[in-house]
Amino acid sequence: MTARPRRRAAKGLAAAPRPSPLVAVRRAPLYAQAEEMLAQRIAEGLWQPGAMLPPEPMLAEVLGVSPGTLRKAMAALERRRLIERRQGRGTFVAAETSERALFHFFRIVDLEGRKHAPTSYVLDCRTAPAAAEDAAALALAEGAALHQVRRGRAIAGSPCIVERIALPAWLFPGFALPVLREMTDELYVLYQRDFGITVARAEERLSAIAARGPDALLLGVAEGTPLIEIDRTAWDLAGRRVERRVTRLNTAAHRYLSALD
Amino acid sequence: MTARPRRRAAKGLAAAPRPSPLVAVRRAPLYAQAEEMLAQRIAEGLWQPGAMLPPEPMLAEVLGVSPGTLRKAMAALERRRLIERRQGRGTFVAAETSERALFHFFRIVDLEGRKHAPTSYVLDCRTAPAAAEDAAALALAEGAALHQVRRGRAIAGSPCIVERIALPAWLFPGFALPVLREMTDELYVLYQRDFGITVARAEERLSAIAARGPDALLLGVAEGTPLIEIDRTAWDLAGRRVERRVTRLNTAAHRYLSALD
DNA sequence: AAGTGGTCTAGACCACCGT
DNA sequence: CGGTGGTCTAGACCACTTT
Repeated sequence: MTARPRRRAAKGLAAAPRPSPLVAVRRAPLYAQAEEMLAQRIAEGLWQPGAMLPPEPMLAEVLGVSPGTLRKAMAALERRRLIERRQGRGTFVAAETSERALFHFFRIVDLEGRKHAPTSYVLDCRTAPAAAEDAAALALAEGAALHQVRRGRAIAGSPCIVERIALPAWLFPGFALPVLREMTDELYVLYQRDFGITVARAEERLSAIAARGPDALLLGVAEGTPLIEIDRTAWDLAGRRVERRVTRLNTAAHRYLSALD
Repeated sequence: MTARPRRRAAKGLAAAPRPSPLVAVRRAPLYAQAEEMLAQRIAEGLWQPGAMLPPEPMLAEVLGVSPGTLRKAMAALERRRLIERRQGRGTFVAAETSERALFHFFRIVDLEGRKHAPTSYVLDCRTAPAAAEDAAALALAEGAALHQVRRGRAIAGSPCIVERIALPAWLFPGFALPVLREMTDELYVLYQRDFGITVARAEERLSAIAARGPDALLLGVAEGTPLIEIDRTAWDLAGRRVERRVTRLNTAAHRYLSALD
């Protein structure tokens, strides 16, 4: 005999708005509510990167949903790369690693399409008021304090990248050269480890420019050589703009790779 | 009393290889087998683009899986954009539309980040043997017949794109100017409608070049102006290379937009 | 052996769409 | 109204990892 399932009191997970019969305000499905609730706890840092989450039956119980519904939420979080599930081990909050950062946030390849980890050298690091353009990109007031880094990067020994990075100072207290010295590559690992900021998403706008002055010198190309300029804005898990990065790439021996699917 | 579920005879969906106890050859999960089987039928054209699929219970029955498992496969196919499910209506094989193509395969935006549908004008259309570079990009023998199109495109009235498109002639029998005339924009809609070829995936490699000769003229820029060159290869549902497209973009008023997440 | 996530099933009921 | 996909639940069993 199949037990009549107790009718869920249409309560939703939190204070979900009651569906009005006349307007089309549909309450989100339970699995979506569970997903967002877990995502928020991760964004808040309730569970630190690398930490193990409670077992699924317990999470289901806490959230008041069935195991199947909870699993649907977990699958979505895994697709969003917020968690990693490993059979027999448990579920863990995703931690940024060089490999992850390289895979997801680095799009530069050699002419054969292969990806290599770049090496970096800092040229300059200071804290200064935001110029209008940086302020706009980071949705800050003009003049807000920004940590600003200039660095060059080389791939397989050949310098092909110069970039300028701007960070809201209030999000990265104590950010300075010494912090950078110990790990100048894969900054996103450093952001997470030292400042608790996980980059979740970024957007890049590309244009073609001509190499000028110091950039031409650093890249070892003639004045006027065409370069790709990549203007990136990055958001953290909570949806805050946390970085603006302007990268200039010499495409003599490298390409910017973009997958469309 | 809960009926003891009849043990599935470990048969898999087709002739799935038996798992050997010593080597790590795991048979794919049922839902993955179902997904691939359905994907293959769609790629083969058993169900045409826009056609309605059989109802889920029937598909589950045909494939010999439970409704829940079938739904998991369908959800994956929907994420891959091979099908579209509409509550109360049914499930349909995804059909290419201008909007879809624009959304998924067009990455060029104006300085405010807005996307506009471009207009196109064909400059040249002929069938000729493949040059080495095109042959390599399309994995064809050098000298294989290619349909080749050159066209300009304008966004919001200003010409900012010139591109060259190469198609394996054997995949597009009868492709010629007249075919193009009736729909010169959103070629992927045409590929699907007139040649049964659905572009499923593409890859773009970007470099910076200097505008030269006719390109500079068409784009209305000075010789040497930096442009972005986009070298795209496109694959169809069956994984065949079906198009190579080399696009040159004037980035004075436009950007190439790339989302990382 | 104990504990974890992974797979698969079965079925009730809801929401939407067309007739 | 009948048919479709969408949500949610419940539970058995499998596979993997650690102790």
